[in-house]
Amino acid sequence: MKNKKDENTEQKIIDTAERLFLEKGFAMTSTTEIAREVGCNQALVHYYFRTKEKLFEAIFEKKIKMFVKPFLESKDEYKPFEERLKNLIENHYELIKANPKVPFLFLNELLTNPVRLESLRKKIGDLPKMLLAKIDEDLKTEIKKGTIRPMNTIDLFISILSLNITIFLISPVLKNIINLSDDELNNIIENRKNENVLMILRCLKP
Amino acid sequence: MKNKKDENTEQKIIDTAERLFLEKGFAMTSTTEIAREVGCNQALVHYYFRTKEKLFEAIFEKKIKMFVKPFLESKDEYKPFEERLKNLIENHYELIKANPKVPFLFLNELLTNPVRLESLRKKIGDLPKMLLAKIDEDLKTEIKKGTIRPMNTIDLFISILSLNITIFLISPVLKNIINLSDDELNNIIENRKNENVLMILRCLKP
DNA sequence: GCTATAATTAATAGAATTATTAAATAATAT
DNA sequence: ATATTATTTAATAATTCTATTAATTATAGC
Repeated sequence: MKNKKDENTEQKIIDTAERLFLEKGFAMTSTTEIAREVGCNQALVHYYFRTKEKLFEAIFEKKIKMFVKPFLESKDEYKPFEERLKNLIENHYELIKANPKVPFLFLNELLTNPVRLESLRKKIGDLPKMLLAKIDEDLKTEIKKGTIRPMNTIDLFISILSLNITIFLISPVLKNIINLSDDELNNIIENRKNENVLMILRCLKP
Repeated sequence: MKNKKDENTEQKIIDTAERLFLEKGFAMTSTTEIAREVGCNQALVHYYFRTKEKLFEAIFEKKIKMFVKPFLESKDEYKPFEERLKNLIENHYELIKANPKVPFLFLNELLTNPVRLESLRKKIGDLPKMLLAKIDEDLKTEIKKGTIRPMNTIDLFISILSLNITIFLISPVLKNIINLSDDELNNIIENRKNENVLMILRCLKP
């Protein structure tokens, strides 16, 4: 019977690599360091994953899926647009809150490594465009009804993304520079979900 | 008389290093690569700057100053709060627009290197706190007057920062994934300044 | 117990990187 | 013209990192 402490070394390598990649990015994390933290020989990392790149990709892809999946499950609730939007923002926010370091990982790796960006594009294809088109439909309908002011879907999308990710991107810096306690930071994070919803809904008003 | 083409090698090294650091970050840029792009011997980079770290710090500090300076010049215009806030947002946006890769540099280096974060904190001290306190005063006055709704200064600050930086952080990814043309992206960027001002001012309303 | 397979390690090749040093070349001043 | 100083290069030490290989130890099946 496997002890929790003595679990699968392969899994331990994945977990440790994930933690380190999230903390310091791909370039700043060495397989040597991963092995050291796991407490195994460095060759073992390569035994299971052949290359550092493949190990990273396994983790990266997992995270991509985690962030794409919720947007595919179109719970086409027959609720008013505003309510659906509110849910979307809140769910997105909670997803990031549960994985606060992922936005930086995405940003860092997609910006510094063109290959990774290209492979992502190939993988997800025009899924983003389709999702945007779907919101666009709703938006146009509402605009015609006059319930919201004229605006581009892409702008709405950027606004939501901006508000939702940035607090998590900057929080370690903020905490240090403004000298925030854990509690203060948590309060801010707790408060921002509502703040973001409020801002988006207000900015839609005609 | 110095030819433009044949300018100062030291300056060429700084310029090239700056470009590469902004593009790929500190870790992914080697002094060998800088030298290759400059067209000089790799030892020359170390001759002028001793270490890669010192070269980076020179550039990093320049960028920090560039982004801190405008907020120190308190043009205490005797204009209404809303107008001053509008100016603040717009100036901040334009500053980033003129240096679109700097936000990522800051984020990347401050998040992946604790030493850099600590040294920044020591350098700027409680300047951020003081600037926040200053806005806080104004804000409290306006809230008392009832011209804006009750809200924390820090939340306002985060909202502005979120809206202003994110488009520049994500634009290379956005361009690729949504398949935007340069013109389309420029339009979005052009439009966002107003969008951001609008959102912030609206969210302040009681 | 014996054998086959899986997991793990030690050793190391090979490449890249930072940094230094000594020598060579160019520029400047006297 | 020569001495002095600044710039540049070639060579290389020292380190780190990825990846591979061969050998060793552990595990499971029969």
